[in-house]
Amino acid sequence: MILKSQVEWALHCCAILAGLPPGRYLSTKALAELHGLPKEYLSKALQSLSQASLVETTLGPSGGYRLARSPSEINFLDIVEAVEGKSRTFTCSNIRANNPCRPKDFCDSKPCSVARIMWQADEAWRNTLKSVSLADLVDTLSEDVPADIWKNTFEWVLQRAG
Amino acid sequence: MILKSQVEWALHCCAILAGLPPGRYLSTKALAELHGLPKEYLSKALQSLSQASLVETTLGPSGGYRLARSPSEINFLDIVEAVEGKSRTFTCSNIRANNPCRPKDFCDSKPCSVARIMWQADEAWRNTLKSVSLADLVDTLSEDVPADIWKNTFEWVLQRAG
DNA sequence: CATTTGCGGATATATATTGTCCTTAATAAA
DNA sequence: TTTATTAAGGACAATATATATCCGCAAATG
Repeated sequence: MILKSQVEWALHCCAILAGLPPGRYLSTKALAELHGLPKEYLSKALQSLSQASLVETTLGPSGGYRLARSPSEINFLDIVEAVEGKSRTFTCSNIRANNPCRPKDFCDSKPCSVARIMWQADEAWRNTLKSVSLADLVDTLSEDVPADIWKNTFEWVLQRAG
Repeated sequence: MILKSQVEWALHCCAILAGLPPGRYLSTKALAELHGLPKEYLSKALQSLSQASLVETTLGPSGGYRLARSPSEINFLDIVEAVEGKSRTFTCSNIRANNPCRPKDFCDSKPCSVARIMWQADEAWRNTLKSVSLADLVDTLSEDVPADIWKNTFEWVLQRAG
């Protein structure tokens, strides 16, 4: 069970969008070149973000993507679920129902015990993701990345934004 | 990102093994028929449990599997990792290194910020799984499953254990 | 000896992921 | 108005992973 690489791409792209001057758009091309990613395929990840209303888009030259909300109002779970979908990481196929010792018409009051526990773990994962916003990520990044590299990066992408 | 169905199978099989009289073995065949699963493929999941030393095996008629430790000393994470592997659910391909604004020989002191956060969530997931033992599961199951069905089930599998 | 069993390898099929190519419509700049 | 650029999305292909089956081997049982 490994997350799609598009999740990683979407997170890094959102981090850049979060650091952009207000109102500016960034194209798929610029984001792909910055990260060394296949433009056409990255586009699918960005479309997922768009469908989830995490980003806004505009067409034409100097068009592209920008965040639809403030970085503090977008969290990791939003982005992960936009790309991976919202379904749980454990699916219960209810194999207990195959037990030949159970009456055929037996109806369970609760969901399967195994599933309940697996879903608790899934929830713990999601809660952690939900607790970190893009604003938090930008804070961490600007601590980690040397200031000059950080600054050059935004000049570089903005130059490509027309 | 969805867990393999073998994880579900392994958990249910372990639940049965945990409720078995001490010393008794249960064959792949019995476990497969009880749960309505393909015997040959379930066998792969049980082999994973064996390789992880969660179960002990013996050959020949009346052979099969039994837990290698007491149910209170085996937790969900043990079983999940035996089947899914121990690698994290998020892999960092270090795409920040592709940033053209970074000096070619730049060496990061810390792992990628995005990865650190994703790994925290992964750890929260694992910690939850680690906190629930097979003994806990058996307790939950015997609350959920009507006592007579629970009892019949073990008579049924033991009858198939020779 | 004959039967049952776990184990591992080889192989086949289905599904998911990754990636590319193309058309369309909208937008902005020249 | 014209041209270039863009996101959106459909079609398609390549690759990887998950699911499943089959076989032979060695060990254990009676």
